[in-house]
Amino acid sequence: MRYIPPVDEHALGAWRALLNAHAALTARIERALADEGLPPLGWYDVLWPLHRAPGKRLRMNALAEEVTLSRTGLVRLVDRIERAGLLRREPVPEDRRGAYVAIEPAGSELLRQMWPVYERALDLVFTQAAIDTRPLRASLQRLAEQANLGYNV
Amino acid sequence: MRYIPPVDEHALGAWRALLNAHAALTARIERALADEGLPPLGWYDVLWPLHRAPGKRLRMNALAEEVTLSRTGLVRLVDRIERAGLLRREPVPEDRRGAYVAIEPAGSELLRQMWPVYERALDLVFTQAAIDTRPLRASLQRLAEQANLGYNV
DNA sequence: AAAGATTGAATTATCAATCTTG
DNA sequence: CAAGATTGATAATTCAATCTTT
Repeated sequence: MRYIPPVDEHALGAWRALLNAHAALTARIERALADEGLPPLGWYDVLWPLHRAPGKRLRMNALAEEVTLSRTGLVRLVDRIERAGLLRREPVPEDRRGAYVAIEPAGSELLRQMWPVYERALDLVFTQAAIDTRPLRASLQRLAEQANLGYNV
Repeated sequence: MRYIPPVDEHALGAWRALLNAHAALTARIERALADEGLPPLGWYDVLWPLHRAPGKRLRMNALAEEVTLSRTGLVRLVDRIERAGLLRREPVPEDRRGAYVAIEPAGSELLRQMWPVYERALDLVFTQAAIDTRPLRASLQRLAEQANLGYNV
């Protein structure tokens, strides 16, 4: 009985390597952050787009696109980060249904603390792996594009 | 204020591409499985190593290494899959502390149903992306190796 | 005491239903 | 009714503590 047809053994191998690399790198970075007493990567993923957005704020929907999380999941995550005083919700003048999420100074300060740790972990792995990042990035981008086709756009 | 030093812009770009590709591909595959009324990818990740293991069984610890999940998380996942009748726990004759996890015929049958769906989704994305999988896999493997160094091995 | 595995309590994530405004 | 966002109930994940065997 075979579940792995010969045709795409290469695709499967690359996919498994992607899963392993993702898990290993994520664990490595999360551990580096935790060792410094810093919040998890998810907080960075929320705060960074806010920090660099014009006006330092984004609509919930726009923010959701930056984050690997369901809409509901984002609401909950934003709740927690808001409770920590790192961001605040604000009404949207033109559209009273919506809410802005705006980063607080304390949120920007946390980014400043997290980035060096994040960057060091990332840089260490990539440097020691000594790989050509250009074609790697290109291939991964093509994969992401194709995977998103016909999905939810 | 800059959080992204110029030195490793390439590493960061590749990392973000990896995150996006992982999220997009995972979502794509999970959706394909759900559309067919099949269990999530995590079940496949548990059942497949069991199916191909000699004796069609593995120790909990050995199985944990195949899965991106904490030891506790695996225990809970195995609970659920066992409740569905797809595997069973067995005592280990030589070591009464341990437990084997053995796949049931129904588990192998489920693999047979899941694989075509899994494979089709994967193949579609990789084929349409038209990338060279060999160097991609090599780079990702190197990244995973380096990320695991000094971690927990 | 350490290894192998599990459990209880707490955290986090998701689905369906809801509320409000356009 | 559709869009934007949130909430309640439910499910999954994790941490620390536990139990048994080596």
